[in-house]
Amino acid sequence: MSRWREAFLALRNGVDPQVVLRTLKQGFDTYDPCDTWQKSSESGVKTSCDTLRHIESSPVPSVTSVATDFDSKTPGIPPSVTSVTTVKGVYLDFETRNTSGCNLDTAGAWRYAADPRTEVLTLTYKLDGGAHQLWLPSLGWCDPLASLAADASTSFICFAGFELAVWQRIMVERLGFPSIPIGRWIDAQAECSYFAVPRTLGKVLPVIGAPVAKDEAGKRLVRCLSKRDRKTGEYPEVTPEILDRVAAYNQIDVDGLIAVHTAFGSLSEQERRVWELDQRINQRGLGIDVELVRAAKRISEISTSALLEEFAGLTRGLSPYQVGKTREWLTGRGFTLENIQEETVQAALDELTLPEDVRRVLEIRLITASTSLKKLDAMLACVGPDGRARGLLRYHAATPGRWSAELIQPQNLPRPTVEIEDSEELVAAVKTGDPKALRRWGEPLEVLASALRFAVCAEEGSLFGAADFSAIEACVLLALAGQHDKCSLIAGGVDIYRDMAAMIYGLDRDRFLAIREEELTLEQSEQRRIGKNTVLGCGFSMGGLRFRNQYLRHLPRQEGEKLAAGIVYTHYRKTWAPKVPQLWRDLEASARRAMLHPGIPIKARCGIVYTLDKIAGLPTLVCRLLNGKHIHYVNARVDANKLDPYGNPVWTYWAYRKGQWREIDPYGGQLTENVVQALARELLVDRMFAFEERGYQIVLTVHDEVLIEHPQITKMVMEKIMTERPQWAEKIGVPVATKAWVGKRYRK
DNA sequence: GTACTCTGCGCC
DNA sequence: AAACGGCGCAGAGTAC
Repeated sequence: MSRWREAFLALRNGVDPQVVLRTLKQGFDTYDPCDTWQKSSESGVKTSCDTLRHIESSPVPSVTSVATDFDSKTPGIPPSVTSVTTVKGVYLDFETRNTSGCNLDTAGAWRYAADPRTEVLTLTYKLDGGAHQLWLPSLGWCDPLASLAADASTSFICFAGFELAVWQRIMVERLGFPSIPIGRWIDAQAECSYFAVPRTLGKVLPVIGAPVAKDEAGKRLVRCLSKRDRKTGEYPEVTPEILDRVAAYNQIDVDGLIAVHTAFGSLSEQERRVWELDQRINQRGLGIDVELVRAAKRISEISTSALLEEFAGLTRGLSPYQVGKTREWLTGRGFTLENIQEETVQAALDELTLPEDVRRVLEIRLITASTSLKKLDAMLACVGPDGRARGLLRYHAATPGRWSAELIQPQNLPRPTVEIEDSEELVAAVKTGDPKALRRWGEPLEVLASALRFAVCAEEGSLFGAADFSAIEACVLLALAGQHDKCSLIAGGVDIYRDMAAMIYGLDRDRFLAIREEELTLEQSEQRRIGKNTVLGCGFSMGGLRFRNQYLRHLPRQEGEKLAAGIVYTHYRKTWAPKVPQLWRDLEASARRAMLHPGIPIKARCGIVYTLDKIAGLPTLVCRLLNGKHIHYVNARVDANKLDPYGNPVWTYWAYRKGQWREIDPYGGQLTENVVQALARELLVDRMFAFEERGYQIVLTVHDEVLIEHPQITKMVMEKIMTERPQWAEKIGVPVATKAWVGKRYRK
């Protein structure tokens, strides 16, 4: 029996609620008093809730939908028992608050919903064609809600994964409502992601021209309820008036949700499967070694505070994070740096003769610049009572369909920069909590960052299996472009980076290829590095200037520019992969033709099809991939007044970039990159299904890498499953090579 | 106070 | 004939 169920029964049997709550909290305290929360609740004390009084009296925005039924005693529509083929939809949205400082933004929906001090304020739900229904926690377990949840033919439609978490952790585990399997949930936010429109309700509604707008005042009110009053230090009391206002806000959110789902409709069958997989992964969670994280945090704090103090002493009170002011200080000491990026600072340390204080300031900036160790706080904030962090992945967050990640953001854990022979030895050293224990590996903060991945840990009795595709984007690109000679090289196990380098530097190709990896001279390694950058970087129409800036900064400017121009324009485009520029033109011309002929599918030579369609009333260029998957370019319009330098009509679309909904000018290289990235994602998704079907549970995906957790996984099984490829990839000849490892802790 | 932009950094 | 990659996060600074 779960702790919640126990508490629920205790309450029903008349046990003092305070006692029950204390018991529950104790259960949590044993695993995690959550030091980070203490901080956030303290800052909550300082937060003003003065606005509360404003908001209470602020008018409720007009509601467009007419039907309103807030009388919970009115019987709802009885659940369908006659037909399972009639699928009903229930739209629903929770408003909640937390009174312990647990922050939804940092804890994530799953940790937040599991917190004993998270409470439901209101739940508004609405059946297709029916009236809004209000459920309040005071009603407890009740019909028709419970019957709807139990009814296999009823879908629950929500916005984002939040409702799934609250339903499971609170409605099911605390109140005894029936659990709703993933297959019966529909997430309108996933639809937004798939169709590449903004992912927040407030932002997407105006984009689709919905007659509903987000109730911003209501949103602020609900947020206020989770913050302590600045003066009294107490959480606000939820008065009947406030509850009414929250319910009104809640209802408007449901209307917004309906507008979004009605506009976009459901995901395709194919993507629906991917979303369900996404939810399984997110609910499963990723194991975190909390003991390791705690110890690492201690070391990090000791080491960092000493460095910050030293820095402040040298600079009259500055912090190394104050970029502008640190640069000013450096200028004052006679050293003007164009920026204080790692590379610039490192170069200054290497090349200039510096006074001791300037040198030390730059050194400290280098050590403290990485914010990777903030992930320790992120881990503690979102890890659940069972030591697993949930809700880390965001389905289809990038236009081509890749996942992104949040909270811990496990997709950008630093790669180790110090040499680690035995991970368990290092883990043990970190667990001492003493910076000195790390000295044998290097600078403590650098060692910690290098050990960060080890905090991701398989559960007792289980192992991680990981596998990734080697240079998958280059492989897909070359295959799609029909550059078969290079695909054959890859398939034959040739190091194409060296093949490329041999061409650039005019080396004896066969002899260069024959050298064993560990016998490459420094110069030869450098040549291979440039070859690698060329193969991976030039595929999407990068120009010579950018190539020089990105990869050849260490050379004198003129020499670098000359070499870059030769590499990009002559070696790569003309000789090594001449079919690739043809692919850019192919896709760009096809997309443009589709834009000029609405509704007519235009097939590029590579088999990709573009069609200008209407989605949610918005002109959308739909790109159909080789397996039927779509990429969407929303608000796609031809700009009648403009021609590009070659006399072609120009078109634009809109996308969410850098936190803003903005106009984008597409070009061939970018369209190619989207298609290639999307196809690489399809290859990975295909393998993810293969792992799951064979009973290997996926816990993380990182673009070209998959991590599974299983008691008996082996490297051989990982490689065997990972190497298979779908028919379409077989057909165009995508070479697939994979590397795998098995172990207790996550690593690179 | 909140929202946004900028710089910087990490991964692919 | 061909250019600007993506993602999230932290912290500082600015505007409202």
